[in-house]
Amino acid sequence: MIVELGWHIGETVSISGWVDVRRDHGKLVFLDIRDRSGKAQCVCLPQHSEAVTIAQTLRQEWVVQLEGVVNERPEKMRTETANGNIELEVTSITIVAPAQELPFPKDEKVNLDTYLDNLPLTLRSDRARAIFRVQAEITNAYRGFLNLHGFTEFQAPKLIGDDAEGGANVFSVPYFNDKTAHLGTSPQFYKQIMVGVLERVYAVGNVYRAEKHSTTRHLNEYTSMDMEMGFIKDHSDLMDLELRFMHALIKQLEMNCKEEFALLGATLPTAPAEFPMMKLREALELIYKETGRDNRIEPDLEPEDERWLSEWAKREKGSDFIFITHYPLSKRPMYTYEDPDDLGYTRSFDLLFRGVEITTGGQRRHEYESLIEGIKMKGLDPEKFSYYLQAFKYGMPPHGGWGMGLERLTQKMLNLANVKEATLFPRDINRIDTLLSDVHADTTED
RNA sequence: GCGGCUGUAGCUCAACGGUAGAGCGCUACCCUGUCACGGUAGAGGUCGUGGGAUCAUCACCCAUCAGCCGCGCCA
Repeated sequence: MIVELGWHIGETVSISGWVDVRRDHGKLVFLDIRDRSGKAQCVCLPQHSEAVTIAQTLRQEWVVQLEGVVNERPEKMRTETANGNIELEVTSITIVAPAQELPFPKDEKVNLDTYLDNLPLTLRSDRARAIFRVQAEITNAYRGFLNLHGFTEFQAPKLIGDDAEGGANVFSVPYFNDKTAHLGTSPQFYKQIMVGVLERVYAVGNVYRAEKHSTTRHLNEYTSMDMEMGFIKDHSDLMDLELRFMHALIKQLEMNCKEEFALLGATLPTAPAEFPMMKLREALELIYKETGRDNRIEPDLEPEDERWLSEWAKREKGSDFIFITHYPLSKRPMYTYEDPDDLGYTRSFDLLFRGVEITTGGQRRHEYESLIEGIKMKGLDPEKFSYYLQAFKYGMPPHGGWGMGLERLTQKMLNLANVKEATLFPRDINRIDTLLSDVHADTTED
């Protein structure tokens, strides 16, 4: 690995990778070579004239294999960057695979549209590679944290038989004989069923929303980090667990993703020992009192409210996070648990992070009769939920869980302008691998 | 679906009622220490599309398409 070259000073080594940059000085040529681990400067000197000749033909993204000697750089020519103290004196170059001319330099800042149409290339940029290494670290941290707390990961189905909840904008899959299937908008029912099986479960997987939204925080396909746990006192157990997860995540990112954060100019969140927390009604009252904007009769927060509350939490409580609790029963799904101490309102919460809602969670109705009541209250037919309802017939503990948007969390963690930058291959109303079909069209013409 | 903004070279952008320019990239040549190397020269554009006003427009007007941003909905 290129990152380890510093351990081999004086040795003859062979490395493989991509040409990141070529700097041709005529009689000597510098190459920055990149592999999965990092980059190193390689220098082709006149005494290895064959290497110089080949080096002059190389261009960005050519795949090469180099042989040479690892030298310590002369004092004046060292840099502060990784491998800045060494360089590879190249003795021979093998071209493994040439690359066609790039439409633009790999690390050039381009418009989002151009970026998305050229993902196979633009994802190779330092910036994109950093973003998705951080994202992988987030899912690692999520799994590590929940595993440590006795949770079991499971795979939720994505093809769902009935759109039982109704009204949601779902993608239809007209394949199955007896009825139309849908792409799952959430693993909700399955993770609740799994509480009866394994008590503490989680799933990391794609969910699908057929909504024609065009914003910097919405996707038609996103990754939901779900979890559900049995034997909770109320929703505060969940909020407490999420608080501890955020602390663990920040610590892990600080340890493993320093370079990525530096490269992206991002700063780790400030997360106090306790996150600020208030009921929705209190939040709307606060907004009214402080700004005069009166949304007090609204059952939910507007994006502007979410941004304002986040700024308030940062300013007044030194926190990038704030919990909002007790959404009205009318606003939440039929399985949400009503707070007996605050009738008409639910034991539910959202977590706002840097201006955006990244989590919705809450306690669920676990008693069979209560769930039937909830379904009827929403004007839905319990008969249609009979499959799901079996779990509640056969004994279900008090339980609850959350869904956390991976891309939104990544976006806000790294202060990215658009959630699509935190998605490898984002799907929206206008875009499903546009370039893939273009390429296909070209090849069939030939 | 509604509102706002944008569309000029491969990429990022500028200019101007008299038919276009920069930086980067690309090509050739020069360059023994650069690290976004530097230098000289060069190629590359029917100004998103259609219509209209004007002696004349890429520039003004209308339509249309595409994209971005905001809103509804939500993670």
